Amino acid sequence: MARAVQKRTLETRARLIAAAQEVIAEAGYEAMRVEEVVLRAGVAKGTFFAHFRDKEALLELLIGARIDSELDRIEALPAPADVPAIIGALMPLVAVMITERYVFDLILRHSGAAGKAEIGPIAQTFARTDQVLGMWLALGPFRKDVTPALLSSGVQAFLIHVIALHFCALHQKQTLQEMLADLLQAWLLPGGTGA
Amino acid sequence: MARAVQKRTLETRARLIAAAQEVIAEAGYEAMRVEEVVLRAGVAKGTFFAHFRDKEALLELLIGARIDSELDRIEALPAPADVPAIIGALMPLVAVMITERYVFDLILRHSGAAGKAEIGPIAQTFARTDQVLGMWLALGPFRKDVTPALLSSGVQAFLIHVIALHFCALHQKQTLQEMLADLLQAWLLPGGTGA
DNA sequence: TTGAAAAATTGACCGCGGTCAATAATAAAT
DNA sequence: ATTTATTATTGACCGCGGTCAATTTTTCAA
Repeated sequence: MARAVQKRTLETRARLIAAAQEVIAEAGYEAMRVEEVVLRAGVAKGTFFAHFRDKEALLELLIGARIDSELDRIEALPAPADVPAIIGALMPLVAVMITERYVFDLILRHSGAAGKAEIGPIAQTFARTDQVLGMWLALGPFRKDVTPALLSSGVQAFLIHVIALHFCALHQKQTLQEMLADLLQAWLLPGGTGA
Repeated sequence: MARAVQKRTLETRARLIAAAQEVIAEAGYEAMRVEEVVLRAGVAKGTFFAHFRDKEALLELLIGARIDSELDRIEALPAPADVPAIIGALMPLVAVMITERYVFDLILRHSGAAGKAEIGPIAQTFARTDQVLGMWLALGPFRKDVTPALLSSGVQAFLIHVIALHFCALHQKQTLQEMLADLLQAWLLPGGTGA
């Protein structure tokens, strides 16, 4: 039978997380250095890796939490009446994902539970996004000829797509919102009132 | 006035590329080490970086070339009659992109010309995919209520999406093809003959 | 042919993520 | 209180991508 976690362990872990958040607040996610974090937390380098599999595991945790809080918000929203309502609801989530190019890349890299290991925090938010969007979109006045699951899957694909274009040197004719609006209109309301 | 490129330079570059391809053929893209490449090419480490900005610049070159040859093939294809025809045409391209998880991540990371620098080889293939698909899809019997550009943009988004799902520990109920078929059917022929 | 500018190559060196055998701190058993 | 088993922490060390001042090779003009 496994022993209970030591209080010391929790403190160390909390100090590491706090130190990381401090560094990130000052210099951004990409600039975070494990050596800087352990220095501020007052522990040895090895301790970091006793608490987190690797550097990205900690970043996943922090970023995953931010995404989850956005999903909490979306989940509590009333039924969307149209595409602009959807975009309004999704933009804060987009804002989190585009805080840094590095963050977006990291999210993509972990969106599918790399390798065989357990499902990481970010992969979980992706699965949850699928569910939340599925439920939420089903409430709105959108096409019914396809399953809600397929509908939300498509929305997720477009979300990633427009963010990728946002970071692209080409494709600067339209804003992220405009591009997303066009895609969602065509996806959710084919042959509908939209342009 | 700049001097002409030395023959020696071209030879060195060719040897580096050949050595890299050799290593990749043996151990895969992710396992490629710059030190191994320069060893086989018989040059010093610094020489590598005199020829390529960084390790990924060389990988971009090699992968970009493979993608481009797939686009050449697609470009020469007759008009697609239906969704299965599209999938048949796209699967070899997908096959290139899923050779390794690492390759897919690298492709995504460079799909949008990271930073301000010039458009890299992979970013170019993405722009080209957009064009090629736009032209090609416009030849087929698909929805005409949206622009060909929007249509191909959506197809590209779905392509990336299903590959991401392919690498996902979750979502293993459907194969990549099935998922892509459902999405494309709903996207290209809304309310059409498909399920 | 020779001298000098330009270009290519070299390899010691650095930064940083990650490892691991040794050590210290803690909890349970006697 | 003392021993023992477990867990947490340490820091020297490694691998590998990338840098840069010094050196060699090439080109071209006089």
